[in-house]
Amino acid sequence: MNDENRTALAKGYAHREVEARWYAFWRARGYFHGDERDQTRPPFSIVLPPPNVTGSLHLGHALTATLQDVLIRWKRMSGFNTLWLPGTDHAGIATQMIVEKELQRTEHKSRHDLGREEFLRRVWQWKERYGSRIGEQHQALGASLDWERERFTMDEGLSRAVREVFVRLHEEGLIYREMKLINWCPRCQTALSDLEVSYEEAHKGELWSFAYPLADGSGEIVVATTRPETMLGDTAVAVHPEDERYRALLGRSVRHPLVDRTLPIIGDAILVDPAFGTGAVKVTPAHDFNDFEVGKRHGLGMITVVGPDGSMTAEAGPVAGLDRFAARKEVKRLLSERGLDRGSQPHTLPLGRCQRCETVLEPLLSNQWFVRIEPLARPAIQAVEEGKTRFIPEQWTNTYMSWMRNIHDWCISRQLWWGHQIPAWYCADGHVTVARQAPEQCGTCGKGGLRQDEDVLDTWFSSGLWPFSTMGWPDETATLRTFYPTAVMETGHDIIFFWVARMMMMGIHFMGEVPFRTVYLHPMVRDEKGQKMSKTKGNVIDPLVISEQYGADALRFTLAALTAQGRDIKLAKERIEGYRAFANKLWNASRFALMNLAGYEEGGGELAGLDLSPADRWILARLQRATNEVVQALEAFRFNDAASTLYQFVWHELCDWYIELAKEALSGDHAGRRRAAQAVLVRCLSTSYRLLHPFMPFITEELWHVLRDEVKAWAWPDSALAASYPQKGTVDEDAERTFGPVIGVVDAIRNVRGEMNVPPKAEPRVVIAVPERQALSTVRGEAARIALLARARVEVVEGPTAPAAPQTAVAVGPGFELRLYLAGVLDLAAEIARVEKELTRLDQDLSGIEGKLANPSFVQKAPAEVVEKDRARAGELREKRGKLEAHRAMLSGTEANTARRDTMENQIPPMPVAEMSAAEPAKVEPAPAPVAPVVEPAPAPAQPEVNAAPPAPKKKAAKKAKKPARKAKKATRKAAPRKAAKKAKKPVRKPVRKAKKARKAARRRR
RNA sequence: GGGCGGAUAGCUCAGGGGUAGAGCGUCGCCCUUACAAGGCGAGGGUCACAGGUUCGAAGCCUGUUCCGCCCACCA
Repeated sequence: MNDENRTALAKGYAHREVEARWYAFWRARGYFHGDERDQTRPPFSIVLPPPNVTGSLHLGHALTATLQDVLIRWKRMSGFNTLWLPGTDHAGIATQMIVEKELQRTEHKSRHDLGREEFLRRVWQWKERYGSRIGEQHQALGASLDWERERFTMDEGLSRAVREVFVRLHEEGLIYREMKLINWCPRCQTALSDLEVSYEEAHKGELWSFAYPLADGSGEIVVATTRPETMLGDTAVAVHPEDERYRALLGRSVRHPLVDRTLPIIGDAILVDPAFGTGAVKVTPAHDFNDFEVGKRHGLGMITVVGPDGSMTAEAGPVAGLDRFAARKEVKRLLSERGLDRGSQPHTLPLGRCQRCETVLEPLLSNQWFVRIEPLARPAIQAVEEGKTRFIPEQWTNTYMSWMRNIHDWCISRQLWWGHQIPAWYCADGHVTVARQAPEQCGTCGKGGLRQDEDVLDTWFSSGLWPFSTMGWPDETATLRTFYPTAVMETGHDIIFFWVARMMMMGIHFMGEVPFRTVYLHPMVRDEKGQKMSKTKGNVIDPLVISEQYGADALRFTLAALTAQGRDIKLAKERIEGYRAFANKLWNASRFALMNLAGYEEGGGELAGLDLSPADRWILARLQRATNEVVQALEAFRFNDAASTLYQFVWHELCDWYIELAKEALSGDHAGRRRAAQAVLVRCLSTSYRLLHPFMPFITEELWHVLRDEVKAWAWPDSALAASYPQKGTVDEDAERTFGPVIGVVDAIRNVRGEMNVPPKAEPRVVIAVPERQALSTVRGEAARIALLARARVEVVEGPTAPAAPQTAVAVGPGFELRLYLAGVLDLAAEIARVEKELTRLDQDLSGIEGKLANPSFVQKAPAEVVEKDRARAGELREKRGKLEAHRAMLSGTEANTARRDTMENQIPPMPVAEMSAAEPAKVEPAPAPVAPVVEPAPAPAQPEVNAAPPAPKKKAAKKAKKPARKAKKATRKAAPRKAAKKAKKPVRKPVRKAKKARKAARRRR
């Protein structure tokens, strides 16, 4: 590679330019196509929940697309024969409403002005115009859908499946037509299923009482109602049969005060709760679901007084023709006039409204088609009980089960035009013929001139067939054989009943097998305030706008990172910005690599035989650990864990540590070390690209190609998408453990530098004491890297402590002690304060642990390993404490008598040490083993310890110095009430300060 | 009325009996030749409240208070 190519990457990641390229590339190569003839690879299929054809995608869809694409790309890369099947739903009522609204707006016409045929032509037009938008949006998001198999619920094939299902269910007696009470929307002018009713939780209404005079004039019976207008349809008054107050009235009747009718007083133990209201209930079988049942039980008349348009019918006598709400007022007035008003009280009740238009629904008696659901539900329940399909998160199993167990017959006919017209025909005599194709003559009487049922089917009827109708059913296709059942149904929990449950029932019934093995229910996406996104609220975010702004990869990664189980997603743009920065980070790490890969060729990519440094082995171990965690997370549908593992690894381990550590080898002249670092860097990056590809397909694809070309890795597939997904494997824990002290030491030095305001350019001398042999040799071997990262001149000595010296700061970590020589910059007071702060923390930690260890029942009852761990930690802390105490004592002494400094230093005998300076990093010379255990360090050089060290700003030092005191006070204040509150017998858990550094290091060594 | 979630750092959220975590924001220092969309460091928590179980509780149990959501035919 020449220099021009090596620096080909732009300085920042430009998502627009990169994203524009790859989708067409993938498609052209047919990577997205699921091969139904391939029986060698295991299948993995997902059907995309079909969005409404006339809608456009919102963030909920983007989430669905992202999570499914993550799964599909992961499985595809893992060697599965994947199929992700796209399509759209005709969404009957929703679409019809949109087009009607548009028609009204532009032409001031209703659908009736156009007529059915012309109106449907318009809807199809609309569909053609807007349907493609969804495809474009999915492509912009990078969704690897198999477009060759795209389907629409009203395609001829799917319509055929709908008719087939309808006819078969009818033949089996599972579809029937009946006059029943259904939910009716007076505005939409159609029947709705129970699920399409949304209840206004606590509608504040009134409970109004009035009296029915007894027919014989001997008295009255008072009833209460929330709907006075329906009293015109009353056909009885019911009381509890056991109710003493009304026992005498049973079997007698009342006279209707507004129409010429008498009503029986009946006893009904199911309907009537004697404790509620007056214990007497008016019964309106044609306008109330409970009353309907009462009517059937008692053979009562059913009088429809509210018509389909919401106005009162002719049956309503004095209020006929009035709107139902106007009629309510009028009825109350009329009854009051007759002296029958018995007062009212405020009453909250659930009020059923149309899910689409929010109109108050009317229970209406009408002829509709129903699915007898219980025989279908039973196997669908059983399948879940037997684990043939499982829900994730698991808690949704209960939701599914409880609904399925209390399921009612499903009203499937809709008085709409847009949808699958019901395949039923009527002759002049009203006989019904159900058939796959339009029949010539009536199946009952043989008459011709049949008329097809004008109604269409509930849109969910066809959606319920989606997993198999899209694969060619009722034909026995290779696609069905290969890809049914699907592996995962990934969707929102808001449509468990509407869709998931119906697919379960239909799939089992018609395919003899559940439609999916796993149902993964993702959280709902909300805006930053936690509100549901909706068009009416105007807070809907178009994923394309976000993509355009931050990049599709950033959006995808954000959505995946926020997808934890059990909580809705509140999407804030700061979060997306953060992940855009992550993409940029990955880009720049790659850019760095390209600048340092001159002369490197990947070849077979073998790492064995290379001269791997401890840092090389460490990052490879971390890479394997990250891989394991990501794969495990994906297997468990823990998208957020997978995302955060990747983020943590790439940014904080690969970039923050490894790349920094590798700079020396990469720019040095040791060919073997350089080659090793190059190979490891390439391995880390290429593996990261593959791991990240399902989450960030565009940038990883781009970088894959760039890196592949750069290192001539012709053995790699020429697309990240076609590369294999990294596999779980054994982590080189020894490499992790060995390298721990190096990180610990660098952290410790940086920490002291930061806290003590050591000027960034200064390179203080640091003496690191390491007692343990293996760690010693690692630290010694890595001294040059430590020097570089910590900007210090490093000496490493064997032993538990770094020899005491004035004008120094001390840090103690697990397995080492180190001393920074800070003559000229050391603010004694600040150092004392810093150490005391550290001691305070230590004491808090220590007293907690010692308290535990002093408790005999802890020692007896806790698992031995827990006790052992605490003992070890207590020892560690005590040792650290001892060292810091000694340092403090020395500092105090120095403070008291700084004049003695020179004397003390002069007393220190000279000794050989390994010395490393950041200024001369390439110089690696093995240090002669110093004499153990404790040796005093070399005499301080004559010049100041710190290069180019200006005096520390006094203000800042003073400010810092105050902090620990404040801290301690705060801690005491906090601890006190807690102590008092806790029972005396219980050990007090003091607030424990963080030992961030130690834990970080511990995590790395893990 | 029944059910299910949630309450952890200023904000958004992970975690789920054994040393309180991340991202963003905040503060300090740094343009160190991959990246200022950056680096290094620091600060920040009675894990909603009250009981209980346990050697040990943010986590498990019981109850309470708030906030969501779902289901339901008390007129």
